[in-house]
Amino acid sequence: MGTTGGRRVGRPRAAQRADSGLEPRDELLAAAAELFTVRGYAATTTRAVAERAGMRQASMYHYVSGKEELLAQLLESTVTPSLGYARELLADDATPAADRLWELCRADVELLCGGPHNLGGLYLLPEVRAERFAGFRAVRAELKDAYRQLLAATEAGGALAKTELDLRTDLVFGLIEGVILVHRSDPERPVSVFAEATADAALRIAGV
Amino acid sequence: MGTTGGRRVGRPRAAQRADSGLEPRDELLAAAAELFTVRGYAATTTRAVAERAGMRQASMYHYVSGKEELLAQLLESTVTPSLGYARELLADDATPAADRLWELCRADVELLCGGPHNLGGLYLLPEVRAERFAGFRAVRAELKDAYRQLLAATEAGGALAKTELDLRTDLVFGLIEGVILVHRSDPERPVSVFAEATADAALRIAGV
DNA sequence: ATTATCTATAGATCTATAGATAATGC
DNA sequence: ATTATCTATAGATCTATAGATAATGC
Repeated sequence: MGTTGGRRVGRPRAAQRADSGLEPRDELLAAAAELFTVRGYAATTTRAVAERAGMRQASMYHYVSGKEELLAQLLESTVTPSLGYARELLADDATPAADRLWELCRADVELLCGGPHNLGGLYLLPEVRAERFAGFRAVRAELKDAYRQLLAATEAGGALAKTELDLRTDLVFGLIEGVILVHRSDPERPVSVFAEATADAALRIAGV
Repeated sequence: MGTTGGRRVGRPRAAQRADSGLEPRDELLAAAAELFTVRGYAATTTRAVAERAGMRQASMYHYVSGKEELLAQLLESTVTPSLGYARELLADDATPAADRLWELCRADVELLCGGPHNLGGLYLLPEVRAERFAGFRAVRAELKDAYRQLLAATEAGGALAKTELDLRTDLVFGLIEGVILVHRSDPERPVSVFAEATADAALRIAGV
């Protein structure tokens, strides 16, 4: 028997809706993703999240400790796939570094622009500086370091002094982040085209 | 007699502090700039803003209608100087377009990274989508259009089809915005160096 | 018996207004 | 008299807990 269809234990929900097929916790995450990106994190109430997920405000606490936990989870879920891919690319020493850097840029843009919400915008929340989100910040710093390493491994990058390398890394990383944020201004454009154009631009900045 | 020094009309403030030399409204704006960027807009209370400006919560309403007005003012003050400069550059047809584009990029980064707070981060607030901030959004769209026009006026840009031009504009504009946001990661680096490096990178993206 | 949900609510805010007060100006 | 501020507070939230309830499972 699958998770869907079978009668569920526990008191039925007050507002019956079509089964989303998601686990309650994932319904909450999906609701939070939409509301946090559209209305803003601080402006979104626990009631709004719970109700959009189809349950009453108090029921949310059965699954999560509060809004912060939802944010932490969403943040990590946006950066973890890119980091995993970055590690693969770092290990692949058969391919030229410039090609690997291009591919990381392309994949990163595609992942963040391809999703239904602008989760990249959450990176900039002031709340993210709190101790609570140190885990996310660490993962993100690792991703940035992967960019730096790939950049350093290119022909042009190998010749750079440390300050120069840091500067180029910031420029490339800044381009990726910025481009993800302005992307919503023209959501008609196919993401794949945009991602490739961004990767091309990143290599030009890198000086490759 | 100047504004400073002379005895001031009205009931004295409860919490006496050294005279900042600013008008009360500007004290509120300065307080809001710091708190909005550090703690976040929605997370900042009217009490926090007023108290940091040296007055009680209710007194703030003597000068502004609420938080929204402070945000609107701060947003416009960050983009207006760049737009003014962009217009000058657009009119200056004695200088090659590529040089003018470079200069706009440099000045834009310098303005937003040079200030004491990361006001550029406020652009991305979901609240900014509200009707209340249509004025700011219009000014910002005008600035982006100035980038597009300068890009189109370069030798490389003149040959581009409209979709290509839009794409390059997004890449350049995205770089500027993104770079402003990641800048805080290395605040030790001199802003002028960073601004010039970013302008160089922008021209490389533009294909000039 | 176990579970997922509900209803109800205490306690902690936060905003915006009403009305009082303590200065200077004339 | 005018002004800038203050104190006090009503009304509107919002969060997180306590305890009840309506399902399934055995």
